[in-house]
Amino acid sequence: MIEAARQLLSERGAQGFSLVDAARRAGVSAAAPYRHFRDKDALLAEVALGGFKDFAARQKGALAGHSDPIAAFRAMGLAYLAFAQDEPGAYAAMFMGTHGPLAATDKAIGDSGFEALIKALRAMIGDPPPPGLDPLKLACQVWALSHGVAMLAASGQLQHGFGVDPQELLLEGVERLVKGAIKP
Amino acid sequence: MIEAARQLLSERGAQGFSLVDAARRAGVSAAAPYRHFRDKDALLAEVALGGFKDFAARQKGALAGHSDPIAAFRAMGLAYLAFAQDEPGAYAAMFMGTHGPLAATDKAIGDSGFEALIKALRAMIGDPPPPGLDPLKLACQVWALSHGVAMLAASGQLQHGFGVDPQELLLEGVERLVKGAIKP
DNA sequence: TGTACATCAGTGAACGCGCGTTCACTGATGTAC
DNA sequence: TGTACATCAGTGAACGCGCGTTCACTGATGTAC
Repeated sequence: MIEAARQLLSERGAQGFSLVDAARRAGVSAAAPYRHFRDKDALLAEVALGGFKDFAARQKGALAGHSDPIAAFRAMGLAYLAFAQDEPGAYAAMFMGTHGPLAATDKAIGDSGFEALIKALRAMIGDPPPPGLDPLKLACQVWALSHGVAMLAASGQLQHGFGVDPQELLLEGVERLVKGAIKP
Repeated sequence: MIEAARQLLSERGAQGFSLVDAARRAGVSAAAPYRHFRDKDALLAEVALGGFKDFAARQKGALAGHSDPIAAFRAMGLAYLAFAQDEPGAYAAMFMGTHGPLAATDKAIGDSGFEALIKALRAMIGDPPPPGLDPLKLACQVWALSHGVAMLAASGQLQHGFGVDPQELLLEGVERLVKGAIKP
């Protein structure tokens, strides 16, 4: 059921999504989901929660998979992009409900992915960080760049508009962010 | 009418938007819009078109308003963020229809804003650019970072989650991107 | 100046549709004795 | 082993609703003579 919702979200985007359709996709009647979820929003929240978990796991996996800090950092960037690409449904759900405040659980799990990012960053720039370099801010910049590239790539604007490869763009961009941050 | 649509888009986001509501907001009957637009999508396209025009004008204005290349570049970054903040309705419309390919006019006007960015970049890094530095790619990175910061800021994740100021984050990030690109 | 006509933005009633949700129900599965 | 009962995922019909869109219309404005 959650899987069906994720599929539909991937195909139709956040605004084209309907409970009835998701149920149809899962091969059950429109009333069946109400056995498992209070309402439509609860289903979407569950999809988002699964997304956060999956995302955090991938980020941690990327971090743990490399002993070299730079390689680990690059792997995390690629993992971000890959997640947005592989699971656009979950990704949409995660950033959808966000008009209201995130539920506490979701936030905690989302943060755990972000903390992995900060950890990787700290390993790269040395601890303690150079004076005037706030790891949190740099991490936010990396995050924003990743998010931006993922969104522009998802709508095809980078590839079709400019013939640019998203992965390469992100890796180079992150490298430049870090280099620009530690240089004088 | 277009103004009403823009307002509603701002308040409710892309998925909460309805023609009927927009007409109500404009103080006319639900049928009235059909005098001016073929259907709902045509209205949204018109809002998006207006957004692209406004956006390009702001970018060009920011570029023209400063003789110092660096100041001009910073101003463009701020203009990007300000536009996304002031006109979330138009911004949403611009990036909404984007699942399909953009109409030719929209694309041309959107590009004109992007070209202003490249122009400012070229003035900053010198012409011809240093070897191995593709201005187009750097521009895409700046764009992606701006887009990412704008979206995260719009959903309040930067401010409420981490107490980070979006404007400062963007300016510093862009500076780092450029610095990282021209340094060895 | 006055009359006849064309234009056209807006009206309000109506339509068919898909949606989210409710309800009493069915039927399979597991448990107690 | 067999019978009685509880649990519970799923059914299908029904509801009220807001949506996008159509239609014949009205009434104000502008133009021609």
